[in-house]
Formats: sequence, C-alpha cells, structure tokens
Amino acid sequence: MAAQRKTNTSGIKAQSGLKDVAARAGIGIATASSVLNNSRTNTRVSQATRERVLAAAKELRYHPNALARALTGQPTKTLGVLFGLERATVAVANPYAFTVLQGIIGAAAESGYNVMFYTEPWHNAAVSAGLLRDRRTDGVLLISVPTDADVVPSLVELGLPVVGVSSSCDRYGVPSVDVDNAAGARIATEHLLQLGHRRIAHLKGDDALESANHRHDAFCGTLATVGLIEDEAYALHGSFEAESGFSRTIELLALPYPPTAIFAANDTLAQAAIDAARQRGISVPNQLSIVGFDDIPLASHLTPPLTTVRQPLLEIGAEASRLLINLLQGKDVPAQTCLFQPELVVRGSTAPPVD
Amino acid sequence: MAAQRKTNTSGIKAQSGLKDVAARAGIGIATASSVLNNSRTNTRVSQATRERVLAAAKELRYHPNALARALTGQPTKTLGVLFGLERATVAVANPYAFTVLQGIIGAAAESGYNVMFYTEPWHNAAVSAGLLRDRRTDGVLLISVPTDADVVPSLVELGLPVVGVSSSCDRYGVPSVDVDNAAGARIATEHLLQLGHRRIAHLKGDDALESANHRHDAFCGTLATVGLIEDEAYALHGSFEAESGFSRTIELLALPYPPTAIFAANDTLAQAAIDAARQRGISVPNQLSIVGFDDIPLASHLTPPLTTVRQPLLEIGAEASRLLINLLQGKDVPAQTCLFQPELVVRGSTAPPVD
DNA sequence: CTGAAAGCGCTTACAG
DNA sequence: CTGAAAGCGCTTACAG
Repeated sequence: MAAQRKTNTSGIKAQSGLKDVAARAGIGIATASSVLNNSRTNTRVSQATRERVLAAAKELRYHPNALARALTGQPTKTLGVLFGLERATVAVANPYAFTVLQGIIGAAAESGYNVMFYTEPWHNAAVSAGLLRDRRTDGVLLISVPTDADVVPSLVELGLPVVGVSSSCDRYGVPSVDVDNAAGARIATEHLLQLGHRRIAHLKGDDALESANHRHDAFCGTLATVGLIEDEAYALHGSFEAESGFSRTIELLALPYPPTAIFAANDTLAQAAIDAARQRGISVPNQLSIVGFDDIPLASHLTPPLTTVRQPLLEIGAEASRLLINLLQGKDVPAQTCLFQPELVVRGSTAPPVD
Repeated sequence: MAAQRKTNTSGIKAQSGLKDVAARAGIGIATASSVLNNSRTNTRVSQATRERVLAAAKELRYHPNALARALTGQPTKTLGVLFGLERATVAVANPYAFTVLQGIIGAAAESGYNVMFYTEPWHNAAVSAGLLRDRRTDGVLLISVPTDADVVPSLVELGLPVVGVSSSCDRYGVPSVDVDNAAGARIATEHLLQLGHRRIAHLKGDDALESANHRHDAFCGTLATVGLIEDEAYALHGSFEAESGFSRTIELLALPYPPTAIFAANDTLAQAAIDAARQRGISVPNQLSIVGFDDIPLASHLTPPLTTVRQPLLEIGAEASRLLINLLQGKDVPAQTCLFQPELVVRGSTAPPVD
C-alpha cells in the first residue's frame, strides 16, 4: 500500500513522483522519464504523448528525486569540499579557507554545480575517505591536504575524481592548483634583503603542510643567494595559527640578536607578529619589518598596513572547481599542479633596518 | 550481470557494498545491515555473527552508499542553504552572507551535519522550491528571503523543514532568526540625534527585503520621536549593494541642503558612502557622520573606523542551524522569529555636526 | 512509438 | 537469532 502523502487544498499531492505523472498522462513511467529528460532523441516520442507528460508534470509540480536519480548512476551535479588540517569550524573562521571556498562556489555556480561542504574534521583519514565515497558527490575538492594524509590515494583508488587545492597531488595522479609557494617566498625574502635586512627570521607554517615547507625552503634558498643561512635560533617551529605566531615572535624579540625583519608564512602569523611587537614596544616597521603571505582582506587594514605576498585565492578556488568539473565532464585534465603566480604587495610594514 | 568493479592490488573491490560484506561474513544482507547500523537492539544478533560482519566490513573497507540509505527514508544528515536576493557568486562575495554561512557550517558541524550549498540563483521561486525538494537535504535554511517570494509556503506545503534567516517567516508557520532590525535602526538614529544631527538621511536596502523595510520604518519612527520626518529629497531608493550606496551618497551631497549624517542600512552601503564623501572632498566625520549596520570584519578597519550597529552574524547563522536541527530531531520549535539584539559600536565615523 | 522489468544499494517489516 | 522479499524513485536496456 502506498504511504499516505500530504495533499494540499487543491488535491495535488505535495510530493508527486514519476509514477503520478505517468498515471495522469495515461502512459508508462519509462516514457514519462524519457520525455522529462529529453532522452530517446533518435527514437522519438510522439508529440501528443510528450505534451501530455509535460502538462502532467507541470500540473503536479513534479520535481525528480535527486537521490533516486543518482542511485541509477546519474551525476549528482554536486562538488564535495573537505578542508584538511583543522576542525571545520576553525577552517571556516579562517579567511584563507573561506576565500577559497568562495571561489569554489562561484565557479561551481557558473557550471550549474552545487557544493557540499563536509564538516567531518579531516584528521581521520579513514573516516574522511569513507565519507567522501558516499556517492553524494560527483567529485571532491581537497583543500590543504596534510602531506602525511593517505586520503588522496584512497580516494583515487575508488575512482572518485579529486582535485587538490593548495597542495600538489600530482604524485597521486591527481591535478591540483596552488600558488607558486617558492616564488612567493623568494620575492618576500628578496624584498627584505633589498631593504638591507640581514637578520631575517621566518615564521613557518605547519610542518605537515607542503606549502609551509616549500615557503621555508625557498626562504632559505634565497638567503643562500647572498651567502646567508637561516639563523638556528630563529628556526622556531609552530603552525599557521595566530597564537603560534604571537608566541614565536615574542621569543624572537627576546633573543640577544633579534631579527630586524620577519617573513611570516601567512597573514595571520604576520598579524600576530605585529601584535607581539606592539606588546613589546617594538615599532613596525621602524624597528622590525614584517612581510606576510596571502593578502587576506584584512591585510590592507592592519596598522601598519601589511606588506605581503598576494595569492589569488578566489581564482585558485575557482580554478580548482573548473578543473574538477572538466574532469567530471570527461575532459582530459593533466595530473599536474596548476601554479598561480604570487605578487608582492608593498605596504607599510616593511622598511630598511635602523642600523 | 554485475558491472565490473575496480579492484586494487589486494584484490579487494574498490567500492564494496553491503552484499559483499554479507557474503564475506557468510550471512544475509538484512543481518549485515542491522549489525552495521546497530539496529535490532532488542532482538539481538549473536555475538559471533556481529563480529564476523564487523570484521568483513573492515576488511572490505565498506562504507554505505548515502544515496541508497537516504532513499529508504533515512535522514541525509545534511542541511541545505539557499541565499535569497542575489546571484550565488555575489551572495558569496558578500561579507554578511558569508559570515552567516560560517555560523551555519560551524553549528552544523557540531551536530554532525553537512551543509549543501545550492548555487541556483534564488529569483526563480518555482525552480528554487523544486531544487530544494530534491530530497538530498533533511531541511533547508533560507537566507534573506525576499518578501515577494513564494518559495517558503511552497516548501512548507511539501513538509520540508525550513528555517528563515534575516527574515521573519512566522506567517508561514516557519521559525526564523534575525537581528532586531527596528532596535538596531533606533539606536543608530538616536546616536545621530544625540550628537545633534537634524538633517539625517537613510540609505535604505532592497525594497523587497523585510530587513530593509524594518530598518527604514524604525528610522522614521525614531525621527518622529523628536518631531522630525524623513526629508523627501533624502528618500532615495536602491539596494544593499555598494554601487547603489555610492551613487545615492553622491546625489545626497549634491542637494541644496545635504544631510549632515547618513544612516546606512548596511556596512557595504556605509563604506560606499565614505568613499563617495571622500571623492567629493567631504570629510568624515567632520562634515558628514556615517553609521552602518552589521559590523562586518572590515568595518573597524575603514578610514575612519566605522560606527555601526553590530549584529551577531555568526551566532545568527549558528542559531539558525540549531533550530533546524532541533526541528529535524522532532523537537518542538515554535514558529516564531528568534530576535538577536544589536549593539551600537561607536567608532570614528560619527561626530557632532559642524554648525 | 511505448511499456514491463530489472537494477542502483540500502532498510524495514515480516516470516521463519 | 536470521534471511527472503518488498520497496524507496528513478533510468536504462530490452522487447514489443
């Protein structure tokens, strides 16, 4: 027996199915389905039938059940998004992550895709991979994949289309998009060097993130260019989080030979460094120059306005969406990292050293 | 014939189903299902069987197909989100909308719900309602519902749980959450009045949005309190968008008796007003005071820092999520608007009038 | 041109 | 304690 359905005053079922449409049109559901989906293009459906089906669907306010449709193998027209690294709530409070999401959603919208945000925290690779293969999504965007995560290969094995963001996944045969971290770190470091700084510290991001390591390597490489090496006392480990930036800066400033400039691996860290300097009574940029990375919206509004390396977060997110959509549409997408070029934005937080 | 499945080197199907698990455990799928879901709690399953099923599931890396499960009537554990008013891409570039989304995602995460962002633009009510009833989502959060939209009743009719955000939907029997727009507009206007302003203009938001109308009404009501009425010449119509704020401010400043203060219906409008004033060589707050509404992150970083009415966007989004989740869990949620109290944040964009 | 049937992968009564 | 069967709402070959 069919379950009771809600009916409104007009006597039309609130939720009518294909069966209802077919019945009202006086035909079978297979035909109704093909009319509604415009399939059976060669072996046509009679004009009369077609019209009756369309009319019935309209009258009944028919809308297909996406679940049932997807279960038969149809695409869901939905992109999944999972942030690596942090708890979802934190990730979402993170301007970097949120701007990328914005780009993702924007580009997805342009191609008629919806976006499913998986809130399960990342750090459980087994769970994450399981979630993502729940078939609700045609493919997945993985943001800030920790280098030690095994989710990517696990997803690839399942044949789920994946695109990585802010991390290169080419070793898994997965396309990804990222900023050229090395180039970004280089221009930041060169800027400081050209200003005349020699005692430069780098506030590194999470060791587990490729971007953090690439930026750090390029920082060291650029120092080497002028015969400098990273001061061991400056090489404090931490994360991309503000607290870490604050405490490390406090430590750096307490050193016998404190740095005259800091290159922070992201703007959040840079902002924290500014705060720490202020608390120590150190003036930025007069006594301490600071360069960030990302150029989040707040960067230009800090006091002083932050000199930083801009990465096009919106475009990065958008491009990731596009790559994934291309993949889903069967287009050939090379499994390589699409690198966006960063740009140095010089504002008020950097100046020549005092002596 | 069963379709070919991908197999990896270990010979385990990449995507194994309940059937595979049951086969490996040597039992039927019904039992496998009940073990995996921990159902049949009273009429127990033998310990031995239970263990075999669990082991098989683990070995095969079984993960349920969410589609199939949902099709049988199980909850999808997913909240749908749809923004009213603007194109999705625009909505997403909008700090207001994005902060609310942040709150939504955060609270959803706490209860184990995922969030599905529907990118289809709102303005097509028929389509929107159709989309939302695709059963992929247990309920829907409707943000900034235009007052002329018929989507809400249409959804209600379908029995789809709905919660409105930044718009009161109680007339449809739907709970919603919003800031107390009238109170917000009142404290903003009173602030200006107390400063001594008498020629005050209001930059109204979209006429189709309840929030815009409520703020405008309360603005007029507060003026009336001291025997003032809104100057007809100041009552320019427009939207919540920056361009509209800019052009209207330019118009206002060109008036024979320009306002000495502007209360903008949101911070984006206020920011645009500041820009317009600057372009006209009018100093804020010396020659023109400006109050905003929202307190988006940028507000405190503008030049001058914006005096504005703070609404707790994160909490509003979070509370909306919670209400919807309560609804989904069968709890009793009254169909009324949960109002958050706004707070005046006095910063640098307001001062007494010159004369 | 059209429809009955099988199948997508699950869960839920209902019989054993 | 356990399993065969029906059903969720669709689509897709396959027969008429």
